[in-house]
Amino acid sequence: MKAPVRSSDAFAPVKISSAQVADIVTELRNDIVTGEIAPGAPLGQEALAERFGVSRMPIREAIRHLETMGFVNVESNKRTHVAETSLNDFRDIYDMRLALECVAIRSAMAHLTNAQIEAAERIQQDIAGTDPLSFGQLNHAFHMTLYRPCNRPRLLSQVDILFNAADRYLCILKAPSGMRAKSDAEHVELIEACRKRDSAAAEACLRRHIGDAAALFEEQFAE
Amino acid sequence: MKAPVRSSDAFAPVKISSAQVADIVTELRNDIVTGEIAPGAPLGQEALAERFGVSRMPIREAIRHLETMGFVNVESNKRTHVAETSLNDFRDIYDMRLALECVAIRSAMAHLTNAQIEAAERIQQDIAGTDPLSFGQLNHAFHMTLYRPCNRPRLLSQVDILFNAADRYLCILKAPSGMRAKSDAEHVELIEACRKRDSAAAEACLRRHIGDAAALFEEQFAE
DNA sequence: AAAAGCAATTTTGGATACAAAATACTACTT
DNA sequence: AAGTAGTATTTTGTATCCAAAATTGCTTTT
Repeated sequence: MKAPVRSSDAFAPVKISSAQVADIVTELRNDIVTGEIAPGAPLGQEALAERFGVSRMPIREAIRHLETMGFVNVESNKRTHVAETSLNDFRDIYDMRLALECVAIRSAMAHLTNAQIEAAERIQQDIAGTDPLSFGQLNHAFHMTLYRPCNRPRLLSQVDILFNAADRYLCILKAPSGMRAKSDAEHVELIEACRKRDSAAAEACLRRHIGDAAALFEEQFAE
Repeated sequence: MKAPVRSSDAFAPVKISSAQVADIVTELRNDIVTGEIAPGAPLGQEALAERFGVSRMPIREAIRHLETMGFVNVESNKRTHVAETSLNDFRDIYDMRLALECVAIRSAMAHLTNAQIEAAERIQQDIAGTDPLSFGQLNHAFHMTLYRPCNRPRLLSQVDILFNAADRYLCILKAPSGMRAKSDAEHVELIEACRKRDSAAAEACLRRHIGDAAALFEEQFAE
């Protein structure tokens, strides 16, 4: 399948109380990431309840989850609003990604099996030929495949949240030309470092990979 | 006041829907941190509702917040349990603290005012003479005072969560003798670096401060 | 006509009630 | 006596209902 349809819990960095809530979270997340629900837009519980054909209760639960992912702002007794996008938020996300993913790859390295590296490689082969829309999803999957063996639940959960958060900006900003080629090359380089179990090389590669991507995207904010 | 009583929202790294829920979160958090509610213990909604004299609804809300803080594990349709403590979890927390707090101090440095540095200094003076119980709280406040100006909501929220998580282990493990003196000295050193607006020195100091503390505490796990 | 105060409406937080899932218990089989 | 299947109980998830807070709109005043 060329454009992978994510399972309902694919976007749930934290455990979700029910499958129904998980579906609502996924759908709202997608609407926010694509911009279908604009930044700053109010999210009325009643309206959402009608849209999904449920009571307000699962909606409230879903909104809570969206809050921990940073997609909405909740204030006591007030309407919740979709979080605004900003250069500052973008930097927040990428500063954290840089710091945490370097820890993740280093911690994972010792436990990384050949099978896992090959799995990442297969995802990268899919990335190479795919459209920009699927890129975000596959890129996310590629990185998580390499980080998952680190066996650090908190770290993985947070990195997952940050990837989700970054998706908003991948939708808003168009990738500069040549960026995809650079990214692909760095993924190959990263896999190579993993194959040699070279933590330092992998971390250095990742640092450039994320840091350069952030710098390139930041230029788009000028537009 | 020597043993500071924290306001209800002091332990809320994320916005909380109501003051009532905030109180419940705070009280449960304290019970979990001190071990009064043991790791692995089940948290029945009905029982908690009766304990706090409210319905199950605010309890569910509180549990959701405790989950994002990593204090409980929630599974669909199953009872929630207090998260277990482990060496692995401890490393998870401290690896993240090390990575994120270094980013925080560097980002904050440019915006740090003299007044804020002095505020941190005053907290440090309180730390110097206080009992081990208050140490965790004041240490938390000291660090956050220096990080807050970084203007990175996600980063600050996560660091706050990690301090809360670390508190569990400060309660479980007894600090090795001489550790407090070392910590105090490093705090003074950190303030000095901030006064000179020396990012590199501050980050280096912080790296040692957190890394050494983690190493010393890890030894306690052997016991 | 603009601003401020007040009332009506909307919207959220919490309580109660019900349905579905999980757990515990019992009785039965081997 | 140990294990298993089936039932009863407990516990969670969702819906509905009520109260409190916030937002909106209008009226009144200057």
